Amino acid sequence: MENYATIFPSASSSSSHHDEYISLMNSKSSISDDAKEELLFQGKNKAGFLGLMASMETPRDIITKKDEVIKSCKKKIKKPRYAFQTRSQVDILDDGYRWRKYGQKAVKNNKFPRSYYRCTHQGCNVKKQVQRLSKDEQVVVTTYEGMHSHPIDKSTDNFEHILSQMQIYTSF
DNA sequence: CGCGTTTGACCTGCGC
DNA sequence: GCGCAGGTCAAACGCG
Repeated sequence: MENYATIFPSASSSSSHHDEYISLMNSKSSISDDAKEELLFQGKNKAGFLGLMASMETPRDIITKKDEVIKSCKKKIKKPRYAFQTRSQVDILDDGYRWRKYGQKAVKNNKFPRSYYRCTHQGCNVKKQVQRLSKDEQVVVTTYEGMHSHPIDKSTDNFEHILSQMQIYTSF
């Protein structure tokens, strides 16, 4: 977990990955339709990253009972999600939060499995999926769902750089 | 012992 | 209704 290739040149420390980049909404990518939809939604609204964060509150945050969750799913409440692609040799982007893996599934038309993570912070329902593209195995798609309601668990000096870079990349 | 990962089973939605 | 695909659960396991 310590030696990972970061997605931002300014934050890369251990090795030289100069070809790493972040890109939002690559229309020819094979990411999930839901993720595409969210990205399209973001594109339409020309929202920056922080704007997205602010709009990420989900009714599910306050729902704890399983049957209520099921009910909410039946009502087709779409949970806000946002995804981005990174070119990296590792799957896990250490964003400063602590994640626990709770599942892994083989994805159709993709030789790489998709991993499911949940934030381990008490009361924090944020989830993320990490998936590598089979057509370009250098590309990792990370889909976040929900919004952290707590500070970052790990003190990461680089994280501020990451956030500022995200704003740069997503505000066009 | 506590925490995180692995993995097969289970559940749900959707298309036919 | 059936089968498939995606998403989640939870027991077993590994590791520090």
